[in-house]
Amino acid sequence: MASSLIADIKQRVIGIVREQFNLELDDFSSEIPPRTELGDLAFPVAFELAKRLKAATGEKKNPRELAAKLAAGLSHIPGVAKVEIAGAGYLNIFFDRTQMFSQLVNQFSTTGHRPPTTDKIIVEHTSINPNKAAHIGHVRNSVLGDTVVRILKATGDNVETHNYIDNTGVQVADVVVGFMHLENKSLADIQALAEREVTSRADSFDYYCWDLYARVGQWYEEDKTRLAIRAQTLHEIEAGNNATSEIGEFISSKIVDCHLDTMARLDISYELLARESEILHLHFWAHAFEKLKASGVIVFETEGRNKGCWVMRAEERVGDGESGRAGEESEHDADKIIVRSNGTVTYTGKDIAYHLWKLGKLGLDFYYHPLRKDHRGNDVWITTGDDAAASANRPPFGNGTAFLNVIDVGQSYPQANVKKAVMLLAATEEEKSKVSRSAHLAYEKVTLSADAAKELGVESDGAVSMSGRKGLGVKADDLIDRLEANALKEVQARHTDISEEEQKNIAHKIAVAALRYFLLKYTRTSIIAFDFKEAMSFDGETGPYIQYSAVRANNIFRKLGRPPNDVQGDLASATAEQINGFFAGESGNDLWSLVYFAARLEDVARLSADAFEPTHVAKYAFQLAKQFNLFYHHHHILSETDDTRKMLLLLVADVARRTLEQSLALLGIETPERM
RNA sequence: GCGCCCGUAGCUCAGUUGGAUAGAGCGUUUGACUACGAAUCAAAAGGUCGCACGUUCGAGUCGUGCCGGGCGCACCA
Repeated sequence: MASSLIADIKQRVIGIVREQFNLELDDFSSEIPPRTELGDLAFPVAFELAKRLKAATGEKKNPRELAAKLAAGLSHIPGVAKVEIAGAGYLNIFFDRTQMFSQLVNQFSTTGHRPPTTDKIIVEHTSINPNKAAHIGHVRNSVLGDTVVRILKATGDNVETHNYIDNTGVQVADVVVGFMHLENKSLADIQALAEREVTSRADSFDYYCWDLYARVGQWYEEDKTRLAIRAQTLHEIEAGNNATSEIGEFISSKIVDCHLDTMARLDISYELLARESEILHLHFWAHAFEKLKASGVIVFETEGRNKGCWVMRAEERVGDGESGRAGEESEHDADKIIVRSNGTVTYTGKDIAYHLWKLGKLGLDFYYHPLRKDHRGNDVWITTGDDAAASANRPPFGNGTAFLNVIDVGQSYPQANVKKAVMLLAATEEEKSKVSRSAHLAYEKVTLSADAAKELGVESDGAVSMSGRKGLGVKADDLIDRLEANALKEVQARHTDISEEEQKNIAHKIAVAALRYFLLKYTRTSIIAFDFKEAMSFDGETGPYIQYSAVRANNIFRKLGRPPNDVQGDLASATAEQINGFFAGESGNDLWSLVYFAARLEDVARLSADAFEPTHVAKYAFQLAKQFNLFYHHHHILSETDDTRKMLLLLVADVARRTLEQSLALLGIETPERM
């Protein structure tokens, strides 16, 4: 919230340096001092200045003396209470606590905004192969994507959320093979299986397919010639309009339903499900091919290893130049084949076509119809290749200015090629700069700790990769069930006076908090070794811990008998001297550090949005919760006898409470009324 | 061979564009509840930030070279 103030101070410093030292300073860094006593903002600018002066005049200057000269010129800035020199030459700024606090009390959105824009960023996440139940690794993708969407929206972006459905891929084919060749089931049999009433999670259709998929993998292992059946099945699914593709269509649609149900439990939804079958049948590739050829992004090789292929060439060709051994090709070639010599297109080619559509550059569109309502009551749309089934009044999907793809880090190479091709096709510099915001939001996988693997029946020394092929993994619904059951036990032990329905509702929110925070507390590039004990914990650095501190804050107001927004109006009854006194001294420093930390949500949200890294918000929320708990223990508000002090303590609690709830909301975590 | 990621406390991990005394959770030890509900808090112990040079007033952060681990580099998706 202090960003304009920071910019103001920087301009002043640059002016002083220009006047007194005849030097033109560029932008310089600011930081937050390690302790509240040192101020709210620090500029190490005197160190830089000393270096510049030495370079200009050859004379060595003491940074501390330089800082003093700068400080002298920084008096009387509105919002700044004090400027000090500290350490070896830090210029430390103390904000006007009374003014900032008053602003914060009356400010309701603290996440900040970008300037209004018509730009639209299309975020694709989840994109699970629709052939079996979702596991914890898939959930990492969905939670990351969903949280990035929340943070981007909160900081002012227009976002459209897609979930890509690879309904014509090998993984679907494998389950089709399982039903047709291992179980000799007809479409009607499979439909009966999928739609029967089940009482146990283990009997649900996506769990059934989970096991079947593993059995098919085993079946191929026993006799490799059976892989020919897979190839044939895949071919029929891709072609469409046959008995096999109908089975594939049914299975994948049913599993997509299961996935949507699973994700809804974590408060995750989508605006559009884009299916691969449409990309195939509506001939997206043929259009993209013409554009790529016409623009020279891909070229036809008439000689060499890639003879007969259309390739996208790497910028720097291996073996070029005089010093290199020209003609002798390296073992690996950086050029990417887009169309094979037999005329078929590679996955990267299809993905380029899809991404040209995302940016409105393909000249073709899907047909759409609403698939179902999500848990919030909004329509979830899905693509269709059948214009007769299309809905006329659909939202304006696609035509984004940039895309963001949440896909595991293993896909970095093809993703880089997709972005490269799309950038090469951008027409203007302006468009290029907008498209360049596109990114592959790469994240590392979730593996199983040795303990978790053991619990699932696999002995190992260290972490073990999950494997759908082997049927090894922690299913999302199982984990959520366990979290909810554990949370319910805790809630029941604490709250016997509320209905079972309400208890379950609270337990659900706690379970979601635990799981989402567990997946967000790690940076994207860190491999998560999944451990049941850690993931199921409600203590320490966990979602429920943060919820608990927000609930504590709420409890103060409930006990008080007044809602927070009522208390906010009381601030006017305090004089500036009273508020100054409140924030003075050692105790005042502690109170101020909580308030000042709460004021930083906007900066953190922005940092998180720019880096597409939700963990910054997660870590911030936890630190804020910790600080609030500290405050909670130091100050027993309701027994405070000084009315003004009590009122100000309530307002501090309210600022923390609001910021905690907003931070949690950015993480997709709700704050229960009680817990 | 080339490219990317990781290496920080016993374990799991944070650490803005280089900044002040390297942090947190778990675990261990020891304390604090007839309550704004202890799903909490306080305290202690625990570090050659993989190694070595270099750049800098200043390096966990930047550069180079090693060591160790993971993943890519298909006319697979």
